Amino acid sequence: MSEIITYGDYQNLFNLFKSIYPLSNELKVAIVNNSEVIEVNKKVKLLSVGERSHTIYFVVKGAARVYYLNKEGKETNTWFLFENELLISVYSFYTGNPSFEYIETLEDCKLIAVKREKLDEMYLKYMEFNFSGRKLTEFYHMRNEIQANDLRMYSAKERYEHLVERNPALFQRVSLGHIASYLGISQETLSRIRKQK
Amino acid sequence: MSEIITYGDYQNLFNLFKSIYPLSNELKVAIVNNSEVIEVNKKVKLLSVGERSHTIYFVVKGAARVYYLNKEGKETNTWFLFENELLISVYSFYTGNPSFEYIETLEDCKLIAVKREKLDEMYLKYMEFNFSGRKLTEFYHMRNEIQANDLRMYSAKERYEHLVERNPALFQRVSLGHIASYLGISQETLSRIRKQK
DNA sequence: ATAATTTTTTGACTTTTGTCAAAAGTTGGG
DNA sequence: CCCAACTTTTGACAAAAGTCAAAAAATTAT
Repeated sequence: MSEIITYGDYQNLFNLFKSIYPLSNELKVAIVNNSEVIEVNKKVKLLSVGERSHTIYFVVKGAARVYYLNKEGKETNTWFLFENELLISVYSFYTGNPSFEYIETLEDCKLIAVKREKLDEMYLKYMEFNFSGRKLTEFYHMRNEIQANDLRMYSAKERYEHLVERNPALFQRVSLGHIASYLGISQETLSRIRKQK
Repeated sequence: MSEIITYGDYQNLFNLFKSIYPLSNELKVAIVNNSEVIEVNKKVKLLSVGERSHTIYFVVKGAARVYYLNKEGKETNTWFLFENELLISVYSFYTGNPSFEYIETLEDCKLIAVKREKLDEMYLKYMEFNFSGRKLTEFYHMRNEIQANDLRMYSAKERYEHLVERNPALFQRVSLGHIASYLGISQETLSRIRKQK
């Protein structure tokens, strides 16, 4: 019988994988050996515009955002990520092209960092790892689809109300200025919407 | 040496997979045995609101759209799919929950249809199939992300201009009424934007 | 605690986009 | 070739959301 291995910071990541497909001890060891646990202060950029993204992060503790600058130089947040979520610049990480967006921590973070090179090695060596990778990608894809639909289908006010309903905790951890651009509206409009209710 | 198998309608689908990961003859045969080539007239619904999506389609020939009805009962198109693209209702197919959107053909279509049950069997039996599935999901995920960013970041006019630039062919095959809701604007606004230029 | 910084709100005004109704243009069968 | 159905455009007006500037409130550092 194989020993039960618990790697502290990796426990939640392993649980996530295990909930999708059985995780062998060999693959667990590979994941640990091919990754790094890092601590990053808040307001630190993990990726800047023009850089190529080589790393995917799993958030053990903390929060981060993905954003870019529009033509007028204003920040537009596209994603907020918290504990037990995967943090990447989708476009740059998948294509290897220079990023048009930033990744920045919102709070002090503990992250598990995996280089794309190592990840690709694991995907080739442990074919069943692609099963989990596929399922996780499907899940994030779905979240994206819902996000795009909301932007098309609903007014500023409705989008705000849905967000409050679906993710009230977000408002505890992220400033309204950040949330406004995520909702695709100006900060002033968000402030007025909140007053109305 | 193994025979070269060419299955007519499957050729482009196989080429797509082959461009991602080597495709064994065994898997080719499984794909053919677990799918169906169907012909569907235009304006036919492949999925309706409330139904659970059990099928993923590969478009051999023709065009289709994914859309839903907003509160006022107006159609909002979220996606147009053409030759060599995969056609699904992301939410319903991935979760198995009832769909909130419709899939409808825009032209007479030839499609390769795969039931989720069969697809899942293949994902379990041929682990390397998950490699291709993962890569394809990553690609569609990326397209989605770009779409959501465009909706947040750009004005109606800019979104129109980007679409003309990136996908001029779309305007040859899809009516402006359909394209308007895809861009998240009213048909009248689209008409006025086009006149300006 | 206080000053400095950052975030949020408010007011006045402008711009963008939507709505409704009708006209014009286009397309496809019979 | 012509009618019916559908698509696109136009006009007048309304509603939604943005902008700029400043005030108020909250947070952080000293």
